[in-house]
Amino acid sequence: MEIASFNVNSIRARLHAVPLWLREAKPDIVCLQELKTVDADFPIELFEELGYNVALHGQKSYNGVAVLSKLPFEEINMRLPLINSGDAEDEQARYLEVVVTGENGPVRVASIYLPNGNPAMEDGAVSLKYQYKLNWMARLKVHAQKLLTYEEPLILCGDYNVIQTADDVHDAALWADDALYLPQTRAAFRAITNLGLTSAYEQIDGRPHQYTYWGYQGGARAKNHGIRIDHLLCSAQAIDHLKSVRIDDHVRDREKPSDHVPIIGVFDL
DNA sequence: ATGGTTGCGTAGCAA
Repeated sequence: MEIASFNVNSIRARLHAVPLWLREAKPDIVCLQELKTVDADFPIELFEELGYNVALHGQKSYNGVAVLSKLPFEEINMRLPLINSGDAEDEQARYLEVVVTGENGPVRVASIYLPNGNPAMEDGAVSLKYQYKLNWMARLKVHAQKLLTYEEPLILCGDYNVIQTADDVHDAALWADDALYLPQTRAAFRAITNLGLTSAYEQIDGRPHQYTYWGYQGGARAKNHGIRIDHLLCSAQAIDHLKSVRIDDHVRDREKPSDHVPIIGVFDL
C-alpha cells in the first residue's frame, strides 16, 4: 500500500497538477492539505473518476484537509479533541482521520495541517497565532498517545509546519525567529515523535537537505532554498512494514505548482 | 532594497 501526503495550496488552483501526479504515482491513499475551499466546491467527481473514495473536511478560504483512498473507508473522524474544557470549539479544518482495511487488518491514516503560527511574537509578547499552534500540537500529542494504544499501523501524514533540525533547511540562521523553527516548536514536535512515532523519511533515507517545500518568492526553488516540513509519522506497527519512501520533488518544477511536493511511503500492509 | 509570490476574493490576510 502506497500512502502519500501532499499540501496542494488550494485544490481548485491545482486541478491540473494533482490529477497529473495521481496518474503517474498511483498512490493508494493520499492525504491532502490546504484545500482552501468548502466541501461543495471540492471536485469530488474528478477524483472518483480516478478510482478514489473521498473523505473531506473543507473550509472557506483557508485550511481544509482530505483523504483520497482506493480502499473504502471503515471509519472517518474529522475532530482533533480539545484538551481544556474551557476551550472554544475549534472551527479550523486541519485534521481528518480514516481507517481502511489492508491485507493484514486495519490501517489508520490521518491528514494533518498543523498551524503555521507566524508571526510568533507580536509587540514583544507571544502571538495568539503561535499560542494556537502550540496548543494544537499539545492536542495532537494527546490524541496520538491514545491512537498508539490501539497497537495498529498508524500513519500521521501532513504538513507539520515544523523544521525539525538545521539539516532540514538551507540556512537555519535565517529561520531563527520563525514559528517553524523556534526551540519551543521543535520541542513540541519531539514530544509527539517521542511517544513512539518514526518519520518514514528518516527511517529509510537519512540524507540531509532534502526538502518538501520551496516558497514562491525569490527563486527559492532554483536556489534550492527549501525546508522539509511534510512528514509521514509512523507507529511501530507501520514502520515495521515500510519498504521505501520518496519525495516527488520534480512536481515542483511543473506548470502552476503547489509550493509543497508529495512525499510517498510504500508499505507492505 | 520599506521590495520580493501565490491564493482567496476583490482588500487585505495568510503562508
